Amino acid sequence: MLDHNRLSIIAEVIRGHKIGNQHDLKEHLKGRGFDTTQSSISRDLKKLGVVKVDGYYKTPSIAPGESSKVDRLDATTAGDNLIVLKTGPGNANRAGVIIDRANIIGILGTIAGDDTIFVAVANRQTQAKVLRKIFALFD
Amino acid sequence: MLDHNRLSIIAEVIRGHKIGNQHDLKEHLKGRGFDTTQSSISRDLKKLGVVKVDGYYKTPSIAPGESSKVDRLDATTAGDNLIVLKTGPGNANRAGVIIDRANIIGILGTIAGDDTIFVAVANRQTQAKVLRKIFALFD
DNA sequence: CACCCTATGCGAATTTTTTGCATAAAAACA
DNA sequence: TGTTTTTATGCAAAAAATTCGCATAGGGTG
Repeated sequence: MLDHNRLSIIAEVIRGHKIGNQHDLKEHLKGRGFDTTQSSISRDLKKLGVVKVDGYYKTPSIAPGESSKVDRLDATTAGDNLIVLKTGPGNANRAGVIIDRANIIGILGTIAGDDTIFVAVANRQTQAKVLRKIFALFD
Repeated sequence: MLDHNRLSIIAEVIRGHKIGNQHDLKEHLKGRGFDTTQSSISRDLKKLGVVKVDGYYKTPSIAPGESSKVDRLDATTAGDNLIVLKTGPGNANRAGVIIDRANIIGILGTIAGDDTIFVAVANRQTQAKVLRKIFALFD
């Protein structure tokens, strides 16, 4: 079914609920069997590249109209070596070119389809860094 | 300047000298301050995806003009399940087709963009084998 | 300042990776 | 096929990296 590691549960909770602080998130996680501390949550959020917008956490994403360079952009990670980006139909290539040109250290390769981009990275540490750099490009 | 870890030194030595066995490589490394064992070298070569061609080791890469089928080809691995191949602009599709047609056992799927190909494999063992088979195709 | 929220240095515990040894497996060659 | 050379690997110890909680520092807001 679902990936039961803590990071993915956090992403799931953030997408499904309005979470305004790490303590609330802690409670949600506890309800799902992950009893951890605020410290760890802080570090997890960093790894996920989660950002706080209007007081609530959200997974790294650019909403429609938020950027002039792409119609929208949502990121998820698949394992430690892949970042999956979704755009609106027909926008992936343009976004892919922007990413390629930025020559971000840590990116091993990029492939864009119609509305999806795969970005290969070397490891989990790189993954978090690259994610942040990509979103910086479009912000 | 250069990365001074053992893996990059090995790649450098292999590119600069005709190395026909791991014992010779061991000697070269010793000369450069890396006193290690044949076991480790064997494992390093595997990590690098180094292949033996005509009795000599070479890094997984096809230089411009070296193959009639592709302009150039360089491989890296991203984790245990992905191989990332880079070609010159516009060449990835042609190379991808060649790989697909070869029906290499162990390849779970292939996607080609403009100058990049992602090859999904099941695990690290498969990864090394597949890498060798791919380069055999273009040699 | 007082309060709330988040980030981080540190050390302990855990997990992962690396390494050499011995040896098995494979390849090369007679 | 038998012998030799070359390469791969199971295993256990050592080394390195990661995870985690605690305590606390830092940031922001009123």
